[in-house]
Amino acid sequence: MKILYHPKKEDIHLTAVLAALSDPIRIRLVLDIAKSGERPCGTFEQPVAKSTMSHHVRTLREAGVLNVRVQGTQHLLSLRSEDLEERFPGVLSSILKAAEALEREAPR
Amino acid sequence: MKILYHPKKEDIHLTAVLAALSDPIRIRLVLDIAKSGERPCGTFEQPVAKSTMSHHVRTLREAGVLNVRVQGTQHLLSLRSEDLEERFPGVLSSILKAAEALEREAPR
DNA sequence: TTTAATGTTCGATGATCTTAGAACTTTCGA
DNA sequence: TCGAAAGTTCTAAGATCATCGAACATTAAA
Repeated sequence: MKILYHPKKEDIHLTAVLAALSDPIRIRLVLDIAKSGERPCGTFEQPVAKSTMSHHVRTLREAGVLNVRVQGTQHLLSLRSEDLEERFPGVLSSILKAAEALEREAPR
Repeated sequence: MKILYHPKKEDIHLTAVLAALSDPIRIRLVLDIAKSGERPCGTFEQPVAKSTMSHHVRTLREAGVLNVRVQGTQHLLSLRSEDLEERFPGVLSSILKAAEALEREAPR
């Protein structure tokens, strides 16, 4: 069984989090997880190949944004909301609120 | 006199703001301006060439983070805090707070 | 024990980004 | 008028990034 690297809370870098969230596909992914809760990798309707999705998930995980839990063949994704909130209060929540508002403006 | 492009408030994109702030040099620049107020381009002690600085300032301006005001040969930089706060409430302020906290942890 | 499902990893390919130096533009002072 | 000051623009190099398809690994189910 593969062990997936997750940075410790103290090792999460602000610039890495911002970079991770600055990609349109990744922020949509994060927003979806924020709304629906923990959820397997394959259930996201994104216009990208499986390998590309894997790359984005990895980017988010290594930045400390996502937690990835393996269950059978599935990888369950969840937000590290608490860790992020403690480390950078208000950052994730305000970004998610802004992204949500934008999605209401221009849905899909 | 050159006219510098600044996006209208409604045209500021969240991902562009996050990308602009995800660079270490740029977020330090923004943090300095947040602390000291409006300030000419040349007064920042960054370990980069003048042309590189110019590129970063442009990136921040075109993302909607900075306002650039020309006065003689100087370019005065200020944060578009109000516009950003209205468009993405809490985002800039929480990021700045986090960046400030980090700077206290590891100064320079 | 196959087979299907779910992802990862490995190249490879464009695209974009960061950086710097050189040349240029504009403005202000001497 | 001439020169210094403050930036910008251009060009180029190297790095990183997003993307895909193909091959692979692991697990669950038939």
